[in-house]
Amino acid sequence: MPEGHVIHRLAGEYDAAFAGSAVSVTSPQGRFADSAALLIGRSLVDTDAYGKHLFLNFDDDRAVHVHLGLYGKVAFGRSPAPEPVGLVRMRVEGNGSYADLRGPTACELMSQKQVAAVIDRLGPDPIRTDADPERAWVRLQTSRSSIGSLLMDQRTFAGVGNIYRAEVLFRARVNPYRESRAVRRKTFDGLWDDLVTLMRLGVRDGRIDTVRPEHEPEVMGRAPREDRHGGEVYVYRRDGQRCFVCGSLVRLEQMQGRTLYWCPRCQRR
DNA sequence: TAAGTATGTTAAG
DNA sequence: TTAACCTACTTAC
Repeated sequence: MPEGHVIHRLAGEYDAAFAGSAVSVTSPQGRFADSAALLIGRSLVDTDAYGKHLFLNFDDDRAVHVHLGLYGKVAFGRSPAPEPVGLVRMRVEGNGSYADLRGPTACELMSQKQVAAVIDRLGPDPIRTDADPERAWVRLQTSRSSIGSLLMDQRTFAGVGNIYRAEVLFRARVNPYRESRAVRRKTFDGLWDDLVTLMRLGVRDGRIDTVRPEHEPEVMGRAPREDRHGGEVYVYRRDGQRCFVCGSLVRLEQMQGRTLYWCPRCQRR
């Protein structure tokens, strides 16, 4: 379930379990075996999360770069680690814990120089305290894309995915098809602040909740529900259902190969 | 048992 | 713009 908040959470979990410890890194599945062998005897120094990218830093100036993609997952547990279940790309063990990584798009050993190059391609990450929203603002101003498509563009906003895109636009009542250049500064500031709020909440809670107190089920007289992704939201994957705010039917459409959800009434053009 | 689906990215055309 | 890829789970037959 990987938008940026999941990656920051994972960084914290890897950190808590292994930072400062000698670890054994293996690849039961085999696809990371050659790199894992190069890490024999190394300690995991600390971790970093930038957008949807996770870095496990080792004490030899190298890092394991992990990107979960659409399906990747990590399972943590206490030692002794059981026989690997399914295809475990990378298992980290040490300090009384283990962590199994399955299904990532990327799991590769790289130098800190290569790490810097990866980070260099990313826009500001609302979860990070060192993020500079001006960089995102400049891209909005100079692009001809829609705001909906730029929110998914990792060079513009790092860590934002399909759920946060849909929800933040809904909360700001912005139509996803609006040209990014036409977005006013005040609207952008509101979107950015909301991303910061929602995504940091996501890190804290491990789920995405975006429904404001005044629209909560008990206030609106509807049954509480947990969406399939684990939280409660306004529009993401609620196509064909009634908008919590105005009662219109939530819509779905493809935007550059990804499914976009929005309320045609609350988010009028 | 097979097909479909998913919070993503990249490379090919 | 399309297809391919990584895996596990749900739904259809």
